Amino acid sequence: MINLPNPTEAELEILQTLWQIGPCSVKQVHGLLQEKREVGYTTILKQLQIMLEKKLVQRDESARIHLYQATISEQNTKEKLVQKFVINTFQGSSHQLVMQVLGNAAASASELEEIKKLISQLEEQDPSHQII
Amino acid sequence: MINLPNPTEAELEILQTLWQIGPCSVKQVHGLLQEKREVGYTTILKQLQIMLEKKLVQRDESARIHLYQATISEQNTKEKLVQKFVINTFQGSSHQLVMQVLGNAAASASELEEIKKLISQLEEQDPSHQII
DNA sequence: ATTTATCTACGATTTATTTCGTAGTGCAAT
DNA sequence: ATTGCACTACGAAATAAATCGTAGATAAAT
Repeated sequence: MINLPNPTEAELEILQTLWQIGPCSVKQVHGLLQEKREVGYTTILKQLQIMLEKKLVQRDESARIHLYQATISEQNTKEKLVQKFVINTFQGSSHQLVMQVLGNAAASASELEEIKKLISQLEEQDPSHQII
Repeated sequence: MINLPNPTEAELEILQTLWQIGPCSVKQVHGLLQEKREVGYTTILKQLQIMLEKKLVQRDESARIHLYQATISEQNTKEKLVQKFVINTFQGSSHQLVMQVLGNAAASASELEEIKKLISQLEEQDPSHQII
């Protein structure tokens, strides 16, 4: 399990599609992204080929139409991206990030509940791995 | 008040320094960053010049040694960066981001307290601007 | 007035990222 | 078999980001 590079912005956009609908053809990915913004078919194709080189995706070439799928999990990728973002932007303090986000975009009552529940759980846990 | 571009990664690093110590010379910025990583003096100089063009900083040229300072506030800049990050990575759901961060890096008890306090405050507020 | 140290300006290079045009290949329909 | 369609491959251009070398300017020290 070597460490793959973080996806770039354009790559992440494609990954989101792959995570959402699973293994699919260039055409499918292009179709979905096209709905959001104007972009050429070969642009997506090329991106996927680059991502293949980087091992961010793998593909099934058994059929004429290649099927691509993500090799990295949504959860793990986002964790890494968050980590990097926290380092760059908040000097590593994820606590600051949380305060910023909560203060900024108001959450709905149910979402606040959910967050409180998570906090309760955390408080009950062995407090050994305090990272923030 | 026009909208300035978001700072790039290298630019943000420099801005953090400026926010921290206020108006200062290229030499000062370089000195501090040099402690963290190897980087040339003219690299920082050039970055600051570029940032000047972009109006991310302004400078006092009255003395021979120019003093640079940020034109954008730390708070506001980070808000924008967070916003963009949330859109790219969590499809706009800051709630998801918070859950991810809290679940990921355990916070200390005092930090969890602080977060809970903020949540209480939010719950008491007019729930009109629910964004997440 | 020369020299030296300390800055800034400028230009260029390097590297990464994003984008897309053109050509080639194979399958399917006529 | 020929044509046309739906793909992929390849190469390259366009853009953006980051880095630094060299030269020129100013002021201080001798």
